[in-house]
Order: sequence, then structure tokens, then C-alpha cells
Amino acid sequence: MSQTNNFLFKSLNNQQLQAVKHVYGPLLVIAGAGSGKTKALTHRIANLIEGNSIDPHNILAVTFTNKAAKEMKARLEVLLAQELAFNQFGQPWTTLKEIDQNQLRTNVQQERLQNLWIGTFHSLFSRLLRYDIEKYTDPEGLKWTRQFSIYDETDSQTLVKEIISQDMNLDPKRYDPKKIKRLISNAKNQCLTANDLLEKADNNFDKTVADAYKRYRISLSKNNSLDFDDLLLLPVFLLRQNDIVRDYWHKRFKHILVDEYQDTNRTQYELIKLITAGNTEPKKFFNWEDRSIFVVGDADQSIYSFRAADFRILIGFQEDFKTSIREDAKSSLIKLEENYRSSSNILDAANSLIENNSERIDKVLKATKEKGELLTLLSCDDEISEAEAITNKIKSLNNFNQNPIWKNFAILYRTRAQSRVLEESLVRWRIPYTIFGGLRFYDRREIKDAIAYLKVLVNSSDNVSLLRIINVPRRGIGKTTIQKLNELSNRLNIPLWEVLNDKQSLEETIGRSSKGIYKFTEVMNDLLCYLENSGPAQLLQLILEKSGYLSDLLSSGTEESEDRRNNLQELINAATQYEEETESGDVEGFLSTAALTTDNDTKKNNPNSVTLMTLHNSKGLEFQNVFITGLEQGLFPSHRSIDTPSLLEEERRLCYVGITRAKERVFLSHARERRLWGGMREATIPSIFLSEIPEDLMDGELPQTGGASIRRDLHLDRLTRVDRNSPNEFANKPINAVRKLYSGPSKGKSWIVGDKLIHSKFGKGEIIHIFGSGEKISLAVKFGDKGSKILDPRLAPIRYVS
DNA sequence: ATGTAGGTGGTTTTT
DNA sequence: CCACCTACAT
Repeated sequence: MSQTNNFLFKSLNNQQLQAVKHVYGPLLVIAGAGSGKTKALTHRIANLIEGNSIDPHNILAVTFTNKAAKEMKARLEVLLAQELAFNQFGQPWTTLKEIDQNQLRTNVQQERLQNLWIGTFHSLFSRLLRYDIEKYTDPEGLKWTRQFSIYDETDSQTLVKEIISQDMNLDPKRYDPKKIKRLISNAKNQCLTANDLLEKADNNFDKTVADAYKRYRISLSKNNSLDFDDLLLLPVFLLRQNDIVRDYWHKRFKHILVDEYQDTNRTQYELIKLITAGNTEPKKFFNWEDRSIFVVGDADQSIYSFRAADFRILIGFQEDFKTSIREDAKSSLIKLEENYRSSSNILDAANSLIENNSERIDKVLKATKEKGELLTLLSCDDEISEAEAITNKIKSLNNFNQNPIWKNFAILYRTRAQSRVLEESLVRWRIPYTIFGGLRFYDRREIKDAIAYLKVLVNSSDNVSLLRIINVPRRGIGKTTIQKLNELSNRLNIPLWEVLNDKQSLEETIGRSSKGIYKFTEVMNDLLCYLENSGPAQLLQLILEKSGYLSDLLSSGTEESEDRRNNLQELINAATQYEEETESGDVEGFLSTAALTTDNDTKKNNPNSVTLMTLHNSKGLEFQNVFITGLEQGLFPSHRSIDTPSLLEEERRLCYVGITRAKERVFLSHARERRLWGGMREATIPSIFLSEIPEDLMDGELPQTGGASIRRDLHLDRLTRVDRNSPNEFANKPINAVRKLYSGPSKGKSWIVGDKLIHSKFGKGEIIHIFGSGEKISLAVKFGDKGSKILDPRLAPIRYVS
């Protein structure tokens, strides 16, 4: 044990040591840029487990990005493996063979980390929801099941748009769906319900937004879907409402760690508070005897307020989570101010800049490195010469090296639109570059299509996904057909999927155009037979083959279709990997991962290249040389923040983040003239931030401009539900074989609208519509709270009631 | 049912 | 300047 401690503690400074040794009670760690906060976090977790015998099952570590979660896991794995190296082999980690190292890491992963929850807010709480969502009782009577779909920004946007234009009949120009979605999202992030919003509304527009919010929620529930915000908001409501559920998670997670606490929003804060405090109020006489809350953050790096992040939550931490009677408040704060990344000139510049902000926690980064070079100001004529000046600088700095090291350079910008000119210049000079945060893997059309198939198989209520793939590949199902079926579904309040599976209602509603729908439901019903016994990888393979998606791509034979096929193969690989990494390898879990993973590791294509990205994307990274571009009033700071002090302060923090990414050199550039989207050239004013950096830290330089430049039937639906919840003998039998089992006693009865009946499973119902006539009829029946269904009277277990 | 011509609007975005 | 959406033509 003492060996453990030695080894965990030895490379830490005083403040880090205090943070790592902290075990019980609340602790706020203010961690400046480059001050080793990930080290503090991982070493503390290791110390909890190894030094204090805390069961990893009781630890919850939350991050904001997958990347941060992944890094934390990896580093923790190594730390614990190093520990094991001593115990098992009696020698330090470094002297072990690689094969033994890997063996140890695998052991650690399987024995120690299996039950430790590390992940993003969204992934962890979607996991919680997969356990407990069916225990939630909504005040509006809405329901979700554990097969819920997760809608990404595009899917939810689609839904909102539909609600605005069709459900509410509003003009999308006056009521911009994008804006409405943003306002709803904002409300959700502030833990506000539609009713809360309605109470606050003092004008018609706000009332409309509240109404849209309410309808949007109903719509999500009908689709058995949740958007990103719901993954956090729903757990809050569930935990507030259900004492047993709350107590369970509270007792389970005795040690909670939150990274980037300044980026938490109201909803995330509520979540943390609920789990930490359980059924008690945290402020008064809270018993911290066997638990802790440990948060790490830096108010100066809060740059996501537009996503409802609120750094005042960080500032309020000590007040929110007061230490117990035996400790005083002072012991609940540790500042990590020693910077191990940047030269002192760079730190001085960053410190001077950020001092211009009024809302801060007092903190000064202290250098551990030499003065280094001065920062360089690049004053350029226009955006093209700015780009040229940057490429020139990169080239000349590389001339001092035999082999160009491009990966040491990052070019940062405020808006994505700025990247084009920069790219053109890099291409011209044949400098390899990687542009960060472009099209995400799971956003690609073919990937979204394949995933949509999987979503519909798991969750037949998911209409957004269903409508996405109903005519992909082409089955001759057009807009009007879909519109008619949707209308019917809405009018009778019967899920679209059930409508699609009823031959009579199709004949009556769309007649000849039913052919394509038959094709579609046949494929889907076939695929459903495999759902019970196949993993996501095999299912995807089957989807692509049986739907005709793959053969469609093959027949087109273009280069683009080949790319798409490769991407789909990669998706199957990702599914296989998921199956290997998880115990259950369940489809629902895979779908969550797919929805919440934004694979930004695009750098693997060319590891040695210049990085281009937005300042927002640069947070948490570091580079030898950093270029911050477009330092002009209206661009950076952006024109939308320029006259609002709090927004301007956020822009300043963004600039601070940019500067503190650099280890050795910082270049700040501005153009005297710039044209945004091809319009007029406009004279610019240099950014206020430039004037906030002491002159003696900056080296003005005239830029060298380079030469170039010119510049579903119902039976199946029921069946699959039975199948999924309890294993039974029908699981893989064809549908027709099962159908007979349902043959009811009502054969030969002639039905009329308004007839009452009793169904063996759904109970009492009333016929609201009859499709077809004679032998070929279907009944649309409304069952109290079970919703409405379409039944075949010859097969359904129903009995007429007079 | 599907292709293309015009019109519009355009910070940032961990999930 | 360019990506996206709507409207109209085929």
C-alpha cells in the first residue's frame, strides 16, 4: 500500500497532491489551462480505488466529450496496471514486456474498471434511462420504453419543423423552426418544462414557443424517442419523482467526479445534486461520511454559454455543497495554477487579456517554463494575404528542420467560413492539413440510413427514422402516398407502422401505390425475425443485403458509391467492436453509442499535418505553434457579442483558450480588409483583444505575401413485442405460422363502426373505422389508454359486446 | 415520383 | 460564395 501511494503521488505538485489525496466531502478544483487536471482526476480515482479500497462500482466520473472520457479511461487503465505490475510481477511497469503490459491492462479493464462508470453526461444518463425509463410517470401521461430512439439535432429539427408547419399551421418564416428548436433546447437545458415556459411568457411569440415545446414533447413520446436534451432532463424528473430510483443511484454513486464543471448547465447541475444528495438537502448538515463530490473546472475557459452552460454554477459550488460541521469552507477549494505547457511570455499575454473580464474566480497562471519568444502580430492587407502570411510562417519555421513537422501547427478561427481561404493557401503551397470537425461519421447519409433501419426494427414507433428509409432504396413511394398514410395515422391515432402493415387500409387509402409499401414491410418483417438472436453487426449486414441498399450502391458503380460502401463496412466494424467490448452487445446499446459518438479522430489519415479548426474545437488541446486568425472587431469578437458585456467576456475567454493552447509560439493575425461571403471588401478594425495584450510581449511583423494568389401487419408488431420481453418458442418462426394461434372466435361476424368489443390483451374497445369490405376487412379499434390498433377480425382474439 | 432551377440566409456547437 | 430548401416542371 505504501508503494502504491508513493507511486501515485510522486510526480505531483503540492496542489495536485492535495486534490489527489482528497477522499470524502466536496471539493472544487480550479484548474487553469495546462495545469495537469486530467492527471489530478485520474490519480485521484486510482487513489480512491487502490489507496482507500473504494469499490469502483461506487464511482461515477462524468465528462463532456467522448474524447475526454476515453482519455481518462486509458490513463486510469495504465495507472492501475502499473500498480498491478508491482503486485503480480514485483517489478515496475516499464521493465515489463509489451505483451505483459497489455495483459495487465486487459486484467485491469475486466476486473477493476468494468463497474466504474466513466463517460459523458449523455452516455451515462442514457444508460440510466435504459434501466429505469419505464418507471417514470409523466404528468402529461406521456410514455417511453427502454427501446427509445435517440434523435440527433437533425432528427429533432425535422420533428419541430413538422409541428410548426403541419400541427400548428404556422408560417415557418415568422416562426423559424430552427429558432424555436433552439429556444426549446434552451428551456430543457435550464430544467424548464413547457408549463414553466408558458408561465414566463408575456407575449404571443413566447406562448407559441411554449405550445410548440408541449407538442414537440408529445410528438417525441409518440415516436418513443428522446432528443439529446431529454437524456439529461428526463432523468432529473425521474429522480425527483421516484424515491426508490433516486435512492438506488444515490447509494450506488458515493464518489462523483465532474470534469469541466464550468460547462455544466442547470439540468446537469440538478442531476449531480440529486445523485449526490439523494433524499436529503445538501446544504444543511449533510453527511459526507462515506461520499464525495469532486469537480474540476476553470471559469476562464467557459465558452459554451450559448448552449446554456453556466459557469456561475462552478462559482456557486462551495455554497451549494457545503462541507460538514467538521470542516471549514476553505478546505473545499484547491487551485491548480502551475502551468506546464506554455512559455511565460505566452502565459503573461493570456493572463493580461483575461484580467479584462469582471466575472472571474481569481486565478493567475504561473509559468514553469522559460520566457520563450514574443508573440507575433501579423497585420495583413486582406484575408488572402493573411492566409499567405500564415503559410509562409509555417514554411519558414519548418526550413530549420530537415523533415517538415507539420503537426506542430494549428490554425484557429472564430467561424468555419474562414477556413476556405486558409485551405486554398495551404493547397497552393502543398502543405498537408487536416480540417477538424467537418462532417461527422454518424452524420453521413449512408450511415444514417443504415442506423435508421436498425432504429425502426428496435423501435417501430420511430417515424422519423421510418420515413427516412421507407423509400431508400427507391421503392416508388412518394410524398403524396406518405402524406395520405400519415394523415390516416394521425386521424385514427394509430401508429404509422401498423397502418403500413394492414393491406385493407392501404388499399382504401392509396390503392395501387401500395405496392412499394408491401415491398418495404416485407423486408422489415423479414428482418424482424432476426432481431432476437442477432447482434448489431449481423443485423446491419442483413439490413444492407435484404433491403437492396448494397446492391443499389453496387449498381451505380461511382467513386462516391464506393466510398459509401467503405463507410458502411466501417459501421459494421464499429458494431463488431461494440459487441466485443460490451457484455450484452445489445442493439439498443449500440444505437445509443452511435447516436452519442462523434468520432473526431479524423487525424488518423495524416498524422503529420497542420490542424485547422475553430477556437471552440481547440479547447483541451495543445500545439507547439498556434495561429489565431481574424482578430477583427465583428469577427472576433463576433458582431453578435460586441455590445453585450457578458457575451464579449465569453469571446475574450475564447481568445484566452486559443492563446493557452500554445507551447512555444503564438501568432495573432488580422486583415485590414476582408470580404465575407464574396461580397464587398470591407475595411476592418483590429480586435479589442489585440490592445489588451501588453505591447512589450508582442512583436509586430509585416507579413510576407507569397507570389501566387490570384486568387409493418399488426400481428407482427404485437409478436415482436412479446418476443423481445420474454423468450418464447415463436421467436424465429415465420409470421404466418404464428398468425393461426391468434385466430379468435369472431369469425363471420359483420362489424360496423361504433361496435364495442373485448380483446384478450387490450381489453374493451370501440370500432372507429372499418377498412375494406366483405372478407377483406380490417377494424380500427380504440382501446382506452392502450391507444388505437388495426385488427383483422378473423384473426384477432376479440369478442363482440352488445 | 423525381429532377433541377431559383430563392434565401449565413457564429460558435463537447452531446 | 455556397449549402439548403421550396417550387415547379417533367
